[in-house]
Amino acid sequence: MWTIKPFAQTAGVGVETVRFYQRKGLLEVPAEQPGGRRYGPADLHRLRFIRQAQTAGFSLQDIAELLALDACEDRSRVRELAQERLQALQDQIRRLQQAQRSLQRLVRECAQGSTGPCPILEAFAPE
Amino acid sequence: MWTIKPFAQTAGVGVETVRFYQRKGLLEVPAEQPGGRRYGPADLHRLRFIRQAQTAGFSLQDIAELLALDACEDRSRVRELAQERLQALQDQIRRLQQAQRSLQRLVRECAQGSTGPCPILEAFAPE
DNA sequence: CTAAGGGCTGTACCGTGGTACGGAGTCAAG
DNA sequence: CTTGACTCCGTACCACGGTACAGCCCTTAG
Repeated sequence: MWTIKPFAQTAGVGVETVRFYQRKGLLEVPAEQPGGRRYGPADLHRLRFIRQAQTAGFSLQDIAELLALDACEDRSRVRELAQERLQALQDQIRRLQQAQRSLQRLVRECAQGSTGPCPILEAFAPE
Repeated sequence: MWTIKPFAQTAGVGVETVRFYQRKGLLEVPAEQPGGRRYGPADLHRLRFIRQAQTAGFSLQDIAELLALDACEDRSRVRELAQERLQALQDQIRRLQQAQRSLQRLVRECAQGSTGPCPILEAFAPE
């Protein structure tokens, strides 16, 4: 059981970030105890969930919904959100891969032949 | 040769976005002519470059630098920036793919077995 | 006893990438 | 000669995800 500072440290975020999530309703503010509020493993779990879901590209708003759904066990809505996110992830990955290819081409072309204009404009904006 | 509105439309952005890029120094404000400022193919090319570079994940600040480098033909710095960006793209793609796998697992697990707690928390925050 | 170090609350501020809007000027058609 | 469409310029505002800080309280060690 931690106070906010070690709690935040354990999760690898700043104190202000914890409070920010509390304001957003993503984390609960633990009940006041004699000796101040205490954060437990459940809070840590939840905070880690938030960070993990963020890396999956969910917005904080999405995450709030996911957490609510998790509490009320509405599986079909969860799957719906997840499917939407999967689609978005798919698209995003494809766009990034496309960008990667363009950029690799640019670097190759730029490396050979150091005369003439640098081929970036051409690499990015063919014609 | 266009005025700002058809110019923006041709590039598929809003007029306000063009002006925003001008403020940021990404696009030049064409010299005042009798009959107002006119945008030409070079401007369009540049604007397209900006949008294209954005999809490659470059920030507007990066793009400003790329444009400047393109003008002064500093190839090695360009390659440096591009390499940095490639690395970042690589990392981002990997993270997204990881997220994608987690999410797919979640959806599968969630679909079968509708009893017990929804496996999202577990899918995202193992342990 | 008092000073330091937390904690809590509220509000302000930051960068990023736009978007909107008010006001003034210009230009061409009806 | 007015109306409408457009331009220009400046400033304000938006969402997002934080980050910072002032001002207060409480506790605990020296």
